[in-house]
Amino acid sequence: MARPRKDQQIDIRGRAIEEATRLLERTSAAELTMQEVAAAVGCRAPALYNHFRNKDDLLRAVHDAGFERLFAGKLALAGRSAIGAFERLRAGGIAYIAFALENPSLYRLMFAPPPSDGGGEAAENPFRNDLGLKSLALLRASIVGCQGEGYLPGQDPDVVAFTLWSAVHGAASLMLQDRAPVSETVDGDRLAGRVVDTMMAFVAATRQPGPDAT
Amino acid sequence: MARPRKDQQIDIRGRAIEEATRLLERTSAAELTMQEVAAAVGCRAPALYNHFRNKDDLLRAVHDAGFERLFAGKLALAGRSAIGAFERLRAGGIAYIAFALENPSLYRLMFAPPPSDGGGEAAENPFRNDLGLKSLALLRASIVGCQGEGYLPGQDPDVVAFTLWSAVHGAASLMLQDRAPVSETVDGDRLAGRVVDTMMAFVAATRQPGPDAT
DNA sequence: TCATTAATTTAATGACATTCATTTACGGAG
DNA sequence: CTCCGTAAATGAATGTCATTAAATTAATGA
Repeated sequence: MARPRKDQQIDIRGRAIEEATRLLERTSAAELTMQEVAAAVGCRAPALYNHFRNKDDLLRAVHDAGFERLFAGKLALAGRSAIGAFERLRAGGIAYIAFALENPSLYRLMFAPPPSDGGGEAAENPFRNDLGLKSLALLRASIVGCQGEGYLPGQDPDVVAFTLWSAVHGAASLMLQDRAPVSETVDGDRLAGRVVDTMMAFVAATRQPGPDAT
Repeated sequence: MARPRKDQQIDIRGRAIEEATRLLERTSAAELTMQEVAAAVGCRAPALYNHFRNKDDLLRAVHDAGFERLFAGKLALAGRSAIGAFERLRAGGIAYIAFALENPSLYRLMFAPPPSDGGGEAAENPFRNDLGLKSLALLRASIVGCQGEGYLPGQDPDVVAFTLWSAVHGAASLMLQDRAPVSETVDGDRLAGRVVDTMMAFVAATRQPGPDAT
């Protein structure tokens, strides 16, 4: 058998990304073999090379798909912006961490990406593609919104955005590696949520009595 | 040649950790081969297996050594505690990020550690060994110190410690992957430093007029 | 001096990723 | 409808590691 009949054709590329994502729930990127992916898709390993330059390229596609899911979720959340900017910030942080904890291996892959030999330098930075920029713009908008409510006076919104993102990403990352320091006062599971609360408390503390009092 | 003469013996284990750390300045953990390490040490690859169970074991040793350096630096910094708790916090954050940016591959390895097949579950969490605990305790102490100065009233020091660590780790991690969002207002290099400043501004904002006014 | 043990070495082994040459289906031109 | 070029797979190499095995030689202790 060589070329498959039209009625037996499957979208290998799409299926491979899906199946790889699924397989990553159980194994790490390094352990994942092309043969496993091929088997899950229903083809042989070399067939994958018609759709991906190499394994890293496949992993990068999974990585990108992961960001699409993450950002899509965040954008959906932004849709219901009946809530104010401040609470939107909190909701975003919680959603972000939830995503990370629910998709550990995927998240690890997303933030320890395989090297890109595609020649280009910055082309694959998810914060430089459409969805990423939109998501980042959203975060920034929430921050500007907070400033309109009297929070974070005088702060550069871009710097604040990066700081908040750093905090949630850092917390998620440490949690996933079981690097959350143990203590008697807090149990590990809720620690990530408490990071968000703490950050929000910090933001709240910056509020000036001045501007307006909602 | 088989067993080396006593006057030609070298400390393969120590040398391997050193050389691997050095090699990681240029290549990633995945690309690093046992042969490269062996060549740098001055032996053949199989000889390494007399000192490490396998490659992951070697990488974990490098990982642990990295934490020792990181923590040792932090502890040294704590020594000169002529400065107040608040400024100690800032200095710690800056030192942490500097370490990460100066040792990118090592830092990546430290926070994307190889799987431990040593059977044990928690034995290798650097925050559960002596140095890690000491370092963490130090952070906590600085926070409690800040509370004594009126900052962070009513906050659980353990949660605040994890939050601050998350922020600096997250910032370092994002920077290392070139994930720092670009903008006109800030240039990337100083962004990490500005995260620390922002976090410190947050902490400063929590200060209550009440207790004492230094 | 000799047996035992330890630290290396060279020479397998085996798991993958990746490439090659070949096969077979599809789609269009005549 | 047939023939041809192309696309998409396949099974069989290749090559690069990590890891193991067997063989070699030094140190150590009786």
